[in-house]
Amino acid sequence: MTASSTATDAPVLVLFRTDLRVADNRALMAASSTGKPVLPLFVFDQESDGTRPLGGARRWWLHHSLAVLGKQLARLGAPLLLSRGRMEVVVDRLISETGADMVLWNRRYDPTEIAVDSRLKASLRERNIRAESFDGHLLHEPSLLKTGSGGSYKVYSPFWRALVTQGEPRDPLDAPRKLRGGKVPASDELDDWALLPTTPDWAHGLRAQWAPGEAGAQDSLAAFVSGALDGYGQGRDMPGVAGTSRLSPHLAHGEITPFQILAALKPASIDAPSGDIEKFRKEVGWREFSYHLLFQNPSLAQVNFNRDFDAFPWAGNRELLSAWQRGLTGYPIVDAGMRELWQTGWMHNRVRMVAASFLIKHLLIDWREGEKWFWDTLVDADPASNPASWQWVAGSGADAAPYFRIFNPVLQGEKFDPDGAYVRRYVPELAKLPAKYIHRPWDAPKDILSTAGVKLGADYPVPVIDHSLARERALGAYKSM
DNA sequence: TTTTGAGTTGTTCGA
DNA sequence: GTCGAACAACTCAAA
Repeated sequence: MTASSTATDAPVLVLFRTDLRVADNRALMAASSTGKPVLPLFVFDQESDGTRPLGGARRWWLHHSLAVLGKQLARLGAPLLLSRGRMEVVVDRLISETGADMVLWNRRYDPTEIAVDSRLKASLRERNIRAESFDGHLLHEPSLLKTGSGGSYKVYSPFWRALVTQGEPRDPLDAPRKLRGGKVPASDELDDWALLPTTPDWAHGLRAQWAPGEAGAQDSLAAFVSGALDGYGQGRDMPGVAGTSRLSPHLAHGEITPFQILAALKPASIDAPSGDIEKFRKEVGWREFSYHLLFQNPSLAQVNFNRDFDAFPWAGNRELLSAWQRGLTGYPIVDAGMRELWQTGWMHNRVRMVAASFLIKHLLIDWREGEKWFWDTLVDADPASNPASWQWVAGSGADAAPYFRIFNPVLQGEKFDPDGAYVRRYVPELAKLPAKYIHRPWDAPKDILSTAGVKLGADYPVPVIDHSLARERALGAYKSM
């Protein structure tokens, strides 16, 4: 503590991490209501033990979201401090530089992050510095929601019923009107963190699609509630149309909370059919379920939830993995998905399932390879949803897809992208093919191919593996376990 | 303790 | 073209 600070004038530190917002921010609100000077601090911690470095797409998002948050906080009267390093080290340094006697934050739920924050809280309290944490990232506390016999849930439906039975989620908080700033110590420069890609700059597709930051999140929510929510039950499966909320990257960065989302879905205030609303609420519930699973299984991204799968005979072919990553498998719906991911940092959920199933079941490549690729390329890469979903597709996860559910990439394409709009957008070399052949160009007669300007094997690959063969091989592999 | 009902998202085959 | 059954048991959660 500096000699000049008194108890009443000592500032309160508010830690920002995965909660890049000022509204429905309980830690910020609590800090504001103390009447003390508020020092918002973003800690970029890639060093604490067990931390998984942020992927490239999320680094890009983080840069822009921090720029937005910095402006918002400056406008409210308390500029955002940026500091990089181990959480405890950074916080200790700021306490000694500012004389802060209180540290507040919103809880994180990755087990590694829980451990970091628990140690921080204990060490602060030991030194008589007030330390409090708040909810916001999740509707439920994974440590508190239990089955009747005291265990954790492993099946989604009873989990969701239990969550609903907890009662209505709390109302979201407004943003503070004004913050009392304090003396501001030196901050890092955002640009010095080099979060943006330079050589090459691959982010132009991301810039065209996304508006990182709290305002962008609220705009997406409002557009969804007054638009695609009506018909969501059907529209959510059609990658060629804008039928989903596209809130995932905003949620992953805490630019919006599930409390805000559910409040916007109150049936009284909107016209959409209750079935569509319930369907979307349950999707929010899947995110909660994933965190529930991660809390019980800290190694969810590394270890099979069902250990029987440790014996699965993966093939692990680097060339095929690379073809999948680059969107060159020869299956248009898979390739469109993988290219959407590469170009925009996001992939439609229906196509995620098809592309993931293809990697795992057609190519017999370990789901962890896919999980890693998604972690690096998704702007919504989430420590819970990403591994939980990959394990779900693999069949090793909780409440997982049965082994015989092997997506047929042609049928999936024809069913959910019937006119081929999605494939045409992301696989332009096939854009001129008629809908009848857009999902299986290898069946197209020669004259149709040449009219469409497609030479298979030259402009677009022939399938890297035959579907029926792959299916039989996968069924055999699963039976062999 | 035992029982019971249920369990996100599909495909293929044969009638 | 359409429809129902088979694909396989197993584990979970609650009564």
